[in-house]
Amino acid sequence: MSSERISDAELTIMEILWERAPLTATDVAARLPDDRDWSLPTVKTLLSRLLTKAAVEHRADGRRFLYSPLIDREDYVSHESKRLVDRLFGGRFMPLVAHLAEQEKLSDADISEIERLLREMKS
Amino acid sequence: MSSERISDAELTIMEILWERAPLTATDVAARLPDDRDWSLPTVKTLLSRLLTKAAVEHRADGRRFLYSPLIDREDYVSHESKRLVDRLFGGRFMPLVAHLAEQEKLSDADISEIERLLREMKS
DNA sequence: AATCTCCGACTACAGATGTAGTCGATTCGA
DNA sequence: TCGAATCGACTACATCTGTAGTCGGAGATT
Repeated sequence: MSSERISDAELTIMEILWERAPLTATDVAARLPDDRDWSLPTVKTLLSRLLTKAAVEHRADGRRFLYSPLIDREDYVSHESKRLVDRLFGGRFMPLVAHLAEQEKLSDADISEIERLLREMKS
Repeated sequence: MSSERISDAELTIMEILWERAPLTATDVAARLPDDRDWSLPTVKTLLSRLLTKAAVEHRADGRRFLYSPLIDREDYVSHESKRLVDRLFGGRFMPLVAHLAEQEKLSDADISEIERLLREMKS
């Protein structure tokens, strides 16, 4: 909800918390993906920025904090998708889908899979 | 191509040049959308940043410069779309479609359209 | 109790971004 | 020809972002 943008680095932290929460700062640092080899202070900085952005909350546990996401991944994903679509496709989702479908080399199997999914959706 | 990211403000300039080029800085400023009421110096700053990012080029015309885009809108759109899909959907196309369909961002008509598109691709 | 260790808070700092101002040179209009 | 308008170059500056360091205090260890 909060319209503060979440940066790339911050998103890395959010993904960790979305997968499992609550976690301490140290726990979060331990779960960083391999390509994000950050120091603990860095993780703490990012967590505190996420706190001020109201994207996560923390609860005291002894003298540590346990962090949990405050915003839903689904909501975030929707928000960012909409942002891209607004910026690049005049606000319409279809052109994005069409564009990606054209770009992507989908195998026949992929296509069948998507077709199946769509059929299910069309209820 | 050039992997330098184009910022939001810079994108506004690119859109103007994609629609019509070459243009002088003053021309660009004159074509700003209503919600971007920037001063001429601002436009010039953005143009020069785009120059160093090799996103536009300029050619002297008397004592002015005529600016033209160096990167294709299609390429940019592809790049940014892929970035979104990578960041939020693990690089896979189907989860995006599923997400959009679930959020009801896609109408039944859209879905039929996608199906048609897929059928065509399956050649 | 003295020390060590770990925590959160605060500070740091370079680069990117949004937004604009100044200034010397040039050209155009009178 | 002389001032006015205009141009590009350079400078400015607050905020955000990526990345990390320092420090005082609370707990744990001996």
